[in-house]
Amino acid sequence: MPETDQVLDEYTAAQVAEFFSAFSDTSRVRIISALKDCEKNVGAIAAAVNMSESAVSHQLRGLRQMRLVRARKEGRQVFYCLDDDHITEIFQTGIDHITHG
Amino acid sequence: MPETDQVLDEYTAAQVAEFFSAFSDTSRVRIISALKDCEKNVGAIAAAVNMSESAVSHQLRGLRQMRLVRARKEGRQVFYCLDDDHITEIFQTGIDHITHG
DNA sequence: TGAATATATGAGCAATTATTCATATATTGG
DNA sequence: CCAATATATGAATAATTGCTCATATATTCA
Repeated sequence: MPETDQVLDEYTAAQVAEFFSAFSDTSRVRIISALKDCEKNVGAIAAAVNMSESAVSHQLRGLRQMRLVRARKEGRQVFYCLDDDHITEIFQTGIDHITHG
Repeated sequence: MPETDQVLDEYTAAQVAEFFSAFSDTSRVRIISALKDCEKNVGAIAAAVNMSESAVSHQLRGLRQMRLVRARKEGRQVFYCLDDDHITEIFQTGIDHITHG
């Protein structure tokens, strides 16, 4: 059946925008890329992306709230990983769009 | 072969971030959704998303610069459409992520 | 040519955002 | 219990962004 020729309602559009905005900042993109293959704790992420642990922690909070990453506490460390394969896939699609045509 | 455990370099990360940022604003998401199935001129887009033509024009400039949309001039009207199927696909993936789990 | 229409653009402003710095909380080992 | 370590958080600030309003450009038609 043909789609109705209507724009996305405000509410859904806002949710979609919020979701994509997770990938819309250089620091967050690098944090996400650091988590692509394996989980890392905050210190390791900060070292990998060369940011302060505080800045990374702030960003991770946002990513957690958007359910892009999951946290696992182990002693005094917190290990983060991408929430699911869907996230990884969308992220990779963006990279592909940039790197290959 | 295994991926090197390295984060995306700043430059590429910035490009990826800029690309995703096209979809990171409610107004832009609605504009893009208005163009999903057919090209529209600026006035029609503005009417569809209920924004001023000026605001739409400003956003379209950004989307043009990021090559998310293409413009086709016809008389005094300018018709916009999404640049290619890849854009449509990525956008749809975001919508799917929100609407179905 | 001159009025009307469609779009684009620049300046200015309000809102949002990403960082830093200081401090708080939680966990471990001595 | 105390010091050390890992992470989180709040306030403040600087930078970015999206809009409006006024104006400019381009095109058509009378």
